Amino acid sequence: MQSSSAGSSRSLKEIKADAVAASIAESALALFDKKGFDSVTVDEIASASGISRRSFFRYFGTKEDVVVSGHAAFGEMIIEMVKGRPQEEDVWVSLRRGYDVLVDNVDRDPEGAARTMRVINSTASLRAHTLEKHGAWAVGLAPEIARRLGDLDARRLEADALVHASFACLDVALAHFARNPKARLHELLDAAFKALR
Amino acid sequence: MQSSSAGSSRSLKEIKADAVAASIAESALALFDKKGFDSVTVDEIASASGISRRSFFRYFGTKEDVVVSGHAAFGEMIIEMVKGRPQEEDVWVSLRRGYDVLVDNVDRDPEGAARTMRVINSTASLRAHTLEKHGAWAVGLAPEIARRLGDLDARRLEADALVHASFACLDVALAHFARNPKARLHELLDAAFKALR
DNA sequence: TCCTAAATGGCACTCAGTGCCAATTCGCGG
DNA sequence: CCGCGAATTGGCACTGAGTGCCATTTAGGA
Repeated sequence: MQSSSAGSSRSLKEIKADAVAASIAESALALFDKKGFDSVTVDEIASASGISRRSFFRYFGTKEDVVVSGHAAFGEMIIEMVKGRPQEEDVWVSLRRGYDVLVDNVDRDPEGAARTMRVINSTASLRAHTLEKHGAWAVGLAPEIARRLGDLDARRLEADALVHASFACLDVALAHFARNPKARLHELLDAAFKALR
Repeated sequence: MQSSSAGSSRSLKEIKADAVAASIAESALALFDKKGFDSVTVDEIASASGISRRSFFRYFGTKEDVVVSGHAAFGEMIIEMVKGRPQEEDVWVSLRRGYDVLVDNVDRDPEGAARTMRVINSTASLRAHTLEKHGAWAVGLAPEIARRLGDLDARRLEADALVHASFACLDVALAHFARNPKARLHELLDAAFKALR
């Protein structure tokens, strides 16, 4: 999927490599969705993608990465979005706005997003991995929130609680969305955020 | 560790098995704390415990279970505690009181709890596993909270958000406790809960 | 003491993940 | 169009977690 950070020159090699990775991910996701993540072996994915097992692990460090690595860039994007919000804005609102980058992405391809969520939510290790990734994003986000709260050490815990709770809202909203893809994610998120205020 | 559910007769066998498991866990935790979870093999744990590799997997289904399975019972205990709170009590307060069973357990052996938290917090897969377990507990807890909120379907998301956010507070408080074991966990938890109200 | 059932250990297997090296492919200058 | 060098790929062998199967040992009760 997309992963541009320096928006200028992508060598032909990189473009091709990304295309191959996307193609592998597509085959793999389809298999996962049909048979379940755990009962698909890397060998299966490799032969379904027309590559060797060894090459699979060059494109994706782990089997889980096929499902998860596409979202890696969102952490930074959410943090940047929150940093760009007005300083005097209520931090809870700023956090909510940060997740708009995710909402927009889901809205761009609801069926694909729903399939990915289906795979993640039906596999304990993937749920765990996703939660832990959100925790890592939260660590990156907390200093910004702490700064707005006054940056006293006493506010550190408060900032952590707010940030992690906001990710809890995101996870809840995404879980509801996965069970009912015709719901609008942004409305679910708004409702979850409202519940804590 | 303790795992009594039917509070009556524990056969001698079971008592002995629990003791063996506790002894294995002690050796393993010491190794994990010294060398890091990932660089300790099951073979090492087995020989350090004077058992075979195969027997290790009879006591613990996975290497992670050595660290994590001791807390399995707390999920049910937290749910029972919350169910036992007065019906008219504010749900946020009821949730906070539920975690007292964890706080009490930590207070009973602060050094041991800190060591376990150290091991968990320094290993991504264990952090992930713990988060996912809390998520599973949240699923068990949500119906009770939804019931108190009026049980309308519209309240389902709200209940989920509250429950998951309360676990986020718990995780934040535990993380702070792991970094600073001289802090009082119940105060950290109170502060985290207060931050969301 | 003996007999049975559970606990244990050993072995071989699957699968994820990794290091190493040989073969292949591909871009590029001549 | 040819060939050179670098990057990509694939094969192979290895480690480590986890599991099924079976033989052996242990331990408890008649």
